[in-house]
Order: sequence, then C-alpha cells, then structure tokens
Amino acid sequence: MSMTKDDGEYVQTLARGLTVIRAFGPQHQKLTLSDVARRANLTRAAARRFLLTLKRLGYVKSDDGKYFSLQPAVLDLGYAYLSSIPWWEIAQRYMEEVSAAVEESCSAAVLADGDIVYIARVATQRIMSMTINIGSRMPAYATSMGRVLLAHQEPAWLDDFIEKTNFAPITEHTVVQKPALRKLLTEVKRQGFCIVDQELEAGVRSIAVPLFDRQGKCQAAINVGTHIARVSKMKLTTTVLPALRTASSKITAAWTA
Amino acid sequence: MSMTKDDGEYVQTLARGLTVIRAFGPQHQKLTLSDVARRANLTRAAARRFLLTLKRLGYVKSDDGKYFSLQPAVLDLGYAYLSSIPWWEIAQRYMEEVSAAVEESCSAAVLADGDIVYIARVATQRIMSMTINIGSRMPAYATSMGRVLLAHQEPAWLDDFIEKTNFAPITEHTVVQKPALRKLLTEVKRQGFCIVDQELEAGVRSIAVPLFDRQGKCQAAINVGTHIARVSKMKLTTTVLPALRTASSKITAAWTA
DNA sequence: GAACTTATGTTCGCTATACGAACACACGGG
DNA sequence: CCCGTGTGTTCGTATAGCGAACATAAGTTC
Repeated sequence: MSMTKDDGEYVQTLARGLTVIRAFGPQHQKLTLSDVARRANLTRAAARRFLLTLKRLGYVKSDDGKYFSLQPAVLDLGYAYLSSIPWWEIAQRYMEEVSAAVEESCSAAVLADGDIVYIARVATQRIMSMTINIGSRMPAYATSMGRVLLAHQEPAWLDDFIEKTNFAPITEHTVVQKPALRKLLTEVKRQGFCIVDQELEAGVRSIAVPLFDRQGKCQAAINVGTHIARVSKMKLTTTVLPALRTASSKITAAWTA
Repeated sequence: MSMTKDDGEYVQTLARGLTVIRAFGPQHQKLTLSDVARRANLTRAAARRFLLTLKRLGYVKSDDGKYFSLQPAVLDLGYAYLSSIPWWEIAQRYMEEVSAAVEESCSAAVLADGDIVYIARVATQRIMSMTINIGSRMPAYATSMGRVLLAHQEPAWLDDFIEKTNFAPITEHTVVQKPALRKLLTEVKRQGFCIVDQELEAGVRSIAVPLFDRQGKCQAAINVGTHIARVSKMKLTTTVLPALRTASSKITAAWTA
C-alpha cells in the first residue's frame, strides 16, 4: 500500500508503536483505544495491539480495560538518553554552584531541529510564565541558549537553517529579520556569550555561554534567567557571566568522554 | 520458536525496539550496532533494523555510520507522560512556593513497582550525594515520599508487597524489619506525613506529604529534603510541614481532571 | 606480512508476524 | 424498539520483520 519509507531496513511496527506513546499529552491522560487510533493514525486493531503490548511492558496502564494512560516507566526511556550524556551529572553539580552564587535559575540545553531542549535545570524562583522542565522545548532563535548553539553550528548548516526557517516574533522585542539575526549570531560566537533581552517573554532577560567538549566542539549551552527588575543588564555581564564561564570551563575540564 | 508471550495481541517488534533505546545509558553513549545487539539480546540484523529506524525518526544519530547515540527527541516520549499528568504544571508552581518559603529543595514522585520515580523537582542547594532528577528512581521503603505512597496503597497490595520484597539496609539507620516497617506505615497514614531521618543517606532528613486527587485517592507525594545540620527535626514539623500541607491542598483544589 | 581467527555489518529467501477488512457488540437518539 | 453510529475484537492473509548465511573488516599469531 504505502511505499513511502519501505527500504526493507525500516521497521514500520516500531515507528507506529512509538506514535502511540506520543498520542498522550496535555489534556490527554486517559485515552480509549479508539482515541489513540485516531490521534496516532492507526486502525483500531493496531492501536489495540500496541496498547496491550505497552501495558504488558509496564509503560501503560488500564484499570477498567477501556481507558489507557501512560505510566512512569516511560520516563526510563528519556532517562536512558539523559544518563548517556557523559557530562550530565557533572554539569548538574556546577550548575547548582552557579545557581547558588547568583541566586537565579540555571539551565542547560541542546539543539534539536530548530529548538532547544532542556536537559538539566536548577530552579529557584520562577521568572517565566511558562513552566520549564527537562524535555521542554523553546524556539532556538529567541533564546539565549539557542543563539549560542546556533552560533556554534557549522556555517553551511546555519545558512541552510536561516534560509528555510520563518522566524515569528514572540514579544515586541524579538529579532526576526534574517540579516539582523545573522549579525547577532556572529557577534555571539565572537564574544562567547549571548544575552537575550525580553525577546522570549516580557520582563525576562537571560544570558548563556557555550559548553565545549574536549575537542572544542560546542555540545550544549548553559544559561541563567533573570527578571529585569531584579538584575540589571550590567550585573549580568559583571557577575553572572563570570560564574557561567567558570562553570563551563570546569565542566569541560571534567569531561570524561 | 519462542512461545513465551505469543498471544496474538502482543507486538513483539515494538517490545524489542524499545529495548534498543534502553540499551543506552551511563557509560554507554556511543554504541555500535553489535553493542546494541548484545545489550538488548537481539541479533545484529535486528539491532541494525531498529537503529536505522530510530535514526530516521530522529531518536538516534550516527555520524560515521558506526557509532550510534541517542538524541534529545527521546525526551519527547517521557514528556508525553509528564504533560499528560493533569496536575503536573500546577504542582510545579506550588512546589516553587514551598521551595522559596523554606529555602530547600522540593520534589514530587509517584510509585512504580517498588520504587519512587521523581516527576517534578525544584532544586536549590544539593543535599544528597546522588544526583536526583526527573525520572530518577529510589527504593520506596527508605524514602519519605515512598513511605507516604506505600502507606496509602491498597492494604492487599501492600501486604503482598511487604511479603515478597527483601528490604536491604542503605544506611545504618534504615528500617528493614518488616513488622517495624509496617508499623511505621500505619503511623504515616494516620498522621498524614512522613519523616525519614538519614535512612537513605547520612546527614539527610526529609519530610513528605501525600497528594490526593479530587476523589481522595493518593496519586503522588511531595517532599522537602534537608541537611541535618541546617534544619532541626523540630523545624521540619513546625515550618516545613505546614508549607507542604498548604501546597498539597492547593494542588488538590486546582485539580482539573 | 601472509595466514588464520574472531568479530562486525549486510544480504536475502522464508515464514512467523503484524495487518486490517469484516464482524460483533454497546450505546443513544428518535 | 429499531436503526445508526461508534467501539472493540476476531481471523485469514500478505507482507513485514526475521535470522541463518554470507561478506567484509579487525585483530592475532608465527
């Protein structure tokens, strides 16, 4: 029937099964077999097979046999990724130091497609209206960590990315003009840090630095987010930046793999 | 060949594919096809098919075609679970309040098998030697949240659990005698909170309260972990406990589903 | 550095496996 | 009560995934 991905080395069943997990989400804790089938574009028969399988594996629960819901076991999958990052624990430790020193939240993120994905976080008082947590995604172009990560990408890749992406303004301050953005990124790479001032959310200003591996490749970014009323732009560069830089180099130094 | 789980409504391929993700972990960021096959008990051919599939889906990367590693996209799976929890965001907010008020880390966890699994966390200064994060697991019997969750489980289930589990001491204070443990749990349920004093790690004392849904069923627990030198046992009940209780009832009140 | 051994990755014909059309069953509205 | 609509389940069939067998690379030994 569908010959889209049929290479003989593609396991359709696995791909379909994973969409079942993704069928759950906000406002969709409890789903019937048919709900899942609809949301994952599967026949009811298929959805049933997958749900029953996931249930046996402990990823899914169903008390009454009608409504299915995800179980904490699915976190093990994400944890497999997190724990596979060689510098993850180390970063966490030094981020705690940063957070304690500046009394603000500190996060780490990597790039995935055009988004940043949070992989570690030490939270203090909330500054953003949105809830950020591990696994959360934000558009790279409007975040301090995103800019840092983009700036350190291969030039060819970056060209292509800027070319084909449509940058939408998020606040009134968001820079979306491609030439302007490109210039900002060059500057970010030159100076080795990035400040984003209320481009993602009004009242929020954050600063990020890159995280290099032993080979000098930028693998992630760490940042500190502040409220404009609490921390001046000046203080960001004089106090927070040095703390981030110290942490960044310490993490690089402690890199195991 | 193997007729172990062959009910006709069990999709072997999905189960196998998921083990591929779990093959990665600490000290196993980059794995060859053969490594994966070994660690997941698959033939090399199967491991190859799965890895190539996961690669196409963006869950796995392979620069050279030899070494494979997990990508941030796998966090989306865990995120599907977290975001499906109706009170997750709300809890996060009130936990931030608790953490700010008492200036200590606050976590939320649910029960899975005999473990607690962390599902939300507001971290301040580190008190444990281990790194805790979302998805982390700890033995339920030796943690404050674990005791709370166990105490509110169905009596029949609890009997069975205590019966068939072998409780190993973690520190010199860990209570492992089954009658003593059972007595503690009864007390926990009666008083509506649980203090665990250095039973999980020396120098660490924590207090937990249950989190009820609208129907009065205990769905999770939230706790505050402290260092014995910084917070007295007295202060735990006089200051921290009220904060936790307030948060708990506010979360229940704001429960949407 | 040839000759052998071991381990890794890939191919390909076969059959077990996952597939979905068809069926049965529950619900609800007229 | 009947009919329409939606949900879950069965079962024969085709095909998707399987692994034995092959090729190719990486070590070992003399």
